[in-house]
Amino acid sequence: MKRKLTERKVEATIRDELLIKQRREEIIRAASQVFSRKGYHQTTIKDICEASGLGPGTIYNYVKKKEDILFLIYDKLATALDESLLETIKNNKGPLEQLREALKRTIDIVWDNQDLILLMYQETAALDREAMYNILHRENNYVKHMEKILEMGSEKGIIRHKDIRIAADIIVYLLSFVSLRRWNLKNRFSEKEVKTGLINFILRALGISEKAKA
Amino acid sequence: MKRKLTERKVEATIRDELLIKQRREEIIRAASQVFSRKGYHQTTIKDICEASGLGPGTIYNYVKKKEDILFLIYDKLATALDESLLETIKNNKGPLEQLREALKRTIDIVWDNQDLILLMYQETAALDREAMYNILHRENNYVKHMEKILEMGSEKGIIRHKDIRIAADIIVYLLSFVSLRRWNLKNRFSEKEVKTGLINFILRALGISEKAKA
Amino acid sequence: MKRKLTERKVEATIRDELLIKQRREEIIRAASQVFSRKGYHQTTIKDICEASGLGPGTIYNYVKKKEDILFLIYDKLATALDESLLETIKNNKGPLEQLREALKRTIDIVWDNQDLILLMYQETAALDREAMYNILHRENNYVKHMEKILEMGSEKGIIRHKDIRIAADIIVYLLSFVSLRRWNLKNRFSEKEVKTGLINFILRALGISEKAKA
Amino acid sequence: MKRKLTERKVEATIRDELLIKQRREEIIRAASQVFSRKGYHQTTIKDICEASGLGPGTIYNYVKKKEDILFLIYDKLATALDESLLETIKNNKGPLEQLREALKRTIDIVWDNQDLILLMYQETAALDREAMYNILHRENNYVKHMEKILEMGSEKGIIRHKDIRIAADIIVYLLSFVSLRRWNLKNRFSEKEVKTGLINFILRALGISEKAKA
DNA sequence: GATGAATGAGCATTCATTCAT
DNA sequence: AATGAATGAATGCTCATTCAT
Repeated sequence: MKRKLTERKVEATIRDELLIKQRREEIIRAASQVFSRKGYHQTTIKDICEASGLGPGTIYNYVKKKEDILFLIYDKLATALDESLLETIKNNKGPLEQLREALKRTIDIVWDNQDLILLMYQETAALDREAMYNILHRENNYVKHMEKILEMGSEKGIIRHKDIRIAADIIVYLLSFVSLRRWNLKNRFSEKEVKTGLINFILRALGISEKAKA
Repeated sequence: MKRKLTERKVEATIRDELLIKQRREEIIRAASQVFSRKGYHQTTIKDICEASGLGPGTIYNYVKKKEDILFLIYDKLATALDESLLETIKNNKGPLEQLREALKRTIDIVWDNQDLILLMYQETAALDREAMYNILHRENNYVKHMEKILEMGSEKGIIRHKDIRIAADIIVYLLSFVSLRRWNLKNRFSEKEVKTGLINFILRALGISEKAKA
Repeated sequence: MKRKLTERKVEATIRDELLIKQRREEIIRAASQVFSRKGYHQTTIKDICEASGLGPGTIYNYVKKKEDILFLIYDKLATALDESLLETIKNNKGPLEQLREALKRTIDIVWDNQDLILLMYQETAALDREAMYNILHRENNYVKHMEKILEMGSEKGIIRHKDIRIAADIIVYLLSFVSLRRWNLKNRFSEKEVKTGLINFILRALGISEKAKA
Repeated sequence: MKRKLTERKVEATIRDELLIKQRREEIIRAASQVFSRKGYHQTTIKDICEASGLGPGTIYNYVKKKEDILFLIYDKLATALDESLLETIKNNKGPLEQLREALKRTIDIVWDNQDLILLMYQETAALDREAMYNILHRENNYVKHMEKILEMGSEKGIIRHKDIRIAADIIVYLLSFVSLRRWNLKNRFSEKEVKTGLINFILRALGISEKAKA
């Protein structure tokens, strides 16, 4: 019930909801590829047509503006991250376990979608107010969840950190590290080095004792 | 003498070097405003003309492509960051002092140029290979410097962190936090809260004891 | 089958080949008029839009660059000349008859397309290497054909001229006389005077006796 | 006294006539080079500045429009041709000698200025009405002179050709052959072959007996 | 008289979007 | 529902010409 305000954004001229889902999936798949390769602005609708095998007219039956495609991609990604976090919370283990699981899952998703995460960061500005609001809102939600986990840890004395609130923000920001610094890390670190390096950095900052970590 | 290879990029048709400096300053000032407000791609040359009071012809006497303006902005910012770091190193205090000073100075600059930092992150992709190389090269330099400071601290036992190398990368990335998360932080934290929150987070992650911090 | 290498040059974004032919015909018609009146460089795409009733976007669906339009015009003209010459050769009469027919036909075509011939001579330089190569190649073909006809005449003793090879070049050049000197001839000679004057000049130069000419 | 109407066309802001002559000479020299290499429209005033060592402001002190430079070049060339022809007539030998000398001299000049002749043919369209009128007028003069020579030859029975008037036009047109067909002739004929081939073609067309030619 | 910086009208081309079929 | 041809507004950039110094 939460996302009421921001849900359902992209309009279509087609009724058949199932078809909408299918076609949009194709569009998202094709556009993700091309956007990642050429960037949003450099990509033309024709490019997406060629990559998807759909004509421009068809695409515009399932999408109202080029920008919508960007939003659809973002939405898919955000949903994956949301669901992952919700699942973690549902599992309902101790705060430390939750934290570790949340970090690991998110970093894995970010790693697997490096191109798209980078794209989203770069092209958020290309979205209009409404879409932007939606994005920021969901990000905020994510931060809130993180905050809650940290608070629990703090109460149980596992986490020692003065300002939990801002730490949550910083941590969420750090989760994109893998994608946004991709080019700098590429040739110097392995996947594992980056991932564990990042997690350890975060846990240390939270004052989680080595013992607890092990 | 170091940056020989990558220095000097943007061409002009004007001879008078002083004039070039002046006019480019105007262009940078005007473009920074508009880019921050509308984004790079959404900004037209005409927009920059209006904001600067210069005609398109004049602008193109000091710049070869629209993209060059973006590079000039980046260059100015990067130079400010470089110089700040060099100054810190020159001051030649202990590693902890150096670290604290470097963090503080950089975060201050980032804070004062929030729009531009955001812009650079978003529009780096709009630059061509050469400019991109220049940017990444300078970023790398920055990371290297940070690494050196951390190493010194590690040797002296002030800093305790397993992987200094990746920590340097993470820290440099974190310095942009203020800008990139601006919209999320805006109404929830004061300037001071954000700045000290960030610095403390970093120092904690580096295992710097509360005592040393004080 | 001959022109394989140089044929097919101008690209289109449209699939329907028939439509391409039709629209290009409209474009050629409109552009020929405007180019002849204002010259190639002085003519804007907007001019051609107005003259053809097509929008710029539509035109650029059938043509990749402004220059292509010039090439299309040339191509049409060259094809007309080629076909005329081939037809003459196919008729397979004696060399004198062939020569007379070739001269007459070509001069008629040149006369009927005075503006375009002039345009081609003037604006060939505006074409790129590839198009230029194509043009020169076809011209050369034309000269070769003329040479063959002259050789036949020479063998049969009808034509007496020392250097047949260079004569062929000169004659082909002379065929454009009507167009290139148009403004000088306009008020001083009738169409018939110009045409027969030119043919007689050529036949005389080839040493064809008055008797044979009759 | 003849060229009254068309003389003195290009205006200057400078008084010193000698200086005008000198500077224009420099401009003509520089522009001829660049125009020949890049064509008139592709050449910018800046190109001419670099080639001449003069600033744009300076050039525009001696010329009112870019087009004027084209005219100056044409004017110089035309004057050379005029003077050559006048000299031939002044020498006052027999008509056959005059004809031969006129042809030889003109063809030599054309050969030595192939690029410029080609340029003039191609870019005449770039000139305005007034300049165009001047050019056509002088060309006409040239044809008239040629006609007179032919008439004299005809009266003395040396030349046999029905229509002397149109022959004069054709011959003048042929004199540009060397330049306009340059690319086709280049690799197939030597300078001498082209020159004597052309002269012989003309003499034959005029019915000048082999004996007389020798 | 020379200079070269300033100017701004002008133009080819692109591409998101529409709509007739 | 799918197609792909038509559209035309929008934009980066050029360059002949001017004019203050």
